[in-house]
Amino acid sequence: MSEPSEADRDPETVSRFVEHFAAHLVEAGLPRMPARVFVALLASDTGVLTSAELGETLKISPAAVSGAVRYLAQQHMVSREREPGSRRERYRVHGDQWYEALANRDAVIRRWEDALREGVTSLGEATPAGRRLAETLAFLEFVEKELEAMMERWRTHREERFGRG
Amino acid sequence: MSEPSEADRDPETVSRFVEHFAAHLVEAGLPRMPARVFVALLASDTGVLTSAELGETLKISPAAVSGAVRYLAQQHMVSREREPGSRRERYRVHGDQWYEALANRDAVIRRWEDALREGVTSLGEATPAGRRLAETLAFLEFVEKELEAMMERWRTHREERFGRG
DNA sequence: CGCTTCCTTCAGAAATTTGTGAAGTTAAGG
DNA sequence: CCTTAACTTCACAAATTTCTGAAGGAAGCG
Repeated sequence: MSEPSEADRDPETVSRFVEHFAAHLVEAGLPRMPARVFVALLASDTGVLTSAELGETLKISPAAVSGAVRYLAQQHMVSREREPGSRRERYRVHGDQWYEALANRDAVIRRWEDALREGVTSLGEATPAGRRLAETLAFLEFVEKELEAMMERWRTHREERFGRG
Repeated sequence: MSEPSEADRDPETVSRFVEHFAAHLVEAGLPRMPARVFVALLASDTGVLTSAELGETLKISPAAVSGAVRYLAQQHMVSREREPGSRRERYRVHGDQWYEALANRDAVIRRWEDALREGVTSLGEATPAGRRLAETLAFLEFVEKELEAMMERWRTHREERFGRG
C-alpha cells in the first residue's frame, strides 16, 4: 500500500472534494464554473494552475475556463499572472486575497446603502416605512464598520496562529 | 412643495424603490420573486401585507407569491401570520428578524466548515493544499465567532439609537 | 515576418430556472 | 353539508443562463 504522502493526491479524491465544496458555494450564489475553478485552485498544491490544467482536471472547455476566471478576477478572488516569456497564463489563489474578497463585499454593501438612502428620502423619513428603511440602513452602516475591524483582528489572529504567510 | 406626509405613498414612487432595491438583492444572489416580495414588505407602512396585496402591487400571480413567500420563510426573512377567523394569510417582516436572518448564515458557514474539514483530512494536513484549506477553515471559524459577537453589539447599538423596537 | 501556441470572443445549442394557469386542498360561513 | 374564499401544488411554457465548438487575436520563437 502507498504511503500517506503526496501520493495521496489521487485525482479522484481531489475531484470529490472540489465538487463537494463547489456545490456549497453554488448554493450560496456563486455561479457553477467559477465555483469549481476556485475550489480547484484552493485544493491545488501550489495554489497556481494554468488554464490548460484547469480545463483538464475539471473536464471543461478553454472557453469555460476563460469565463470562470474572468468572473473570479473581477471579484478579486484569484489573480492572473503571466509566466514571463510564455503564452501560458497562470491563475493564483493568494491565501489572503480570498479573505479580502469578502471585505470586497463592502462595495456591494455600499450600493445597498445608496438604494436605501434613496428609499428613505422618497418614502419620507417620518413615515413608518421610512423609519424601517432607515433602521436597515443603520444596520448596514454598522456592519460595514464592523467588517473592517473584524478583518483587522483576523490578520492579527492569523499571524499568531500561522506566522506570516 | 408638498408636505412629507403619508400622501407621498405614491404607488409609483414605492414601486420604483422596490424594483431598484430588489435588483441589488438579486445581483447578490437572491431569487427575483423573493427579492421583490421582501422589499415590498420592507417598504410597506405596517410591514404586513396579505398575499393578495403582494400580488397586486407586484403584478404577479398568487402562485408566484406563494413560492416567494415559502422561500423567504425558510430563510427566516419573513414570518407568516394567520388573521384569526379568516382565510387570509399575512406576511410580516419583523424589523429585527431580518437581521437575525443574517446570523442564520451561520448554518451555511457551518456546512462550509464541514466540507473543508473533510478536505483537509482527505488531502492530508501536511500537504500544502491541506494547509491552505486548514487556513480557510480557521478563517471561517473566526468569522463565525465574530458574527455572533457583532450581532450582540448591534442589538446594544440599536437600542441606544432607536430605543427598544 | 510567418508559424505556432494559447487564450478570448461569439453565436448558438442545451439545460436550468422561473412564472403562469388550472386543479386541488383547507377552512370559514351560511 | 354545501358554498365560497384563499392559498398551495403541479405540469408546462417561456425566458434566462450556461457551456461548447469554431473562428479570431496576441505574443513568443524561429
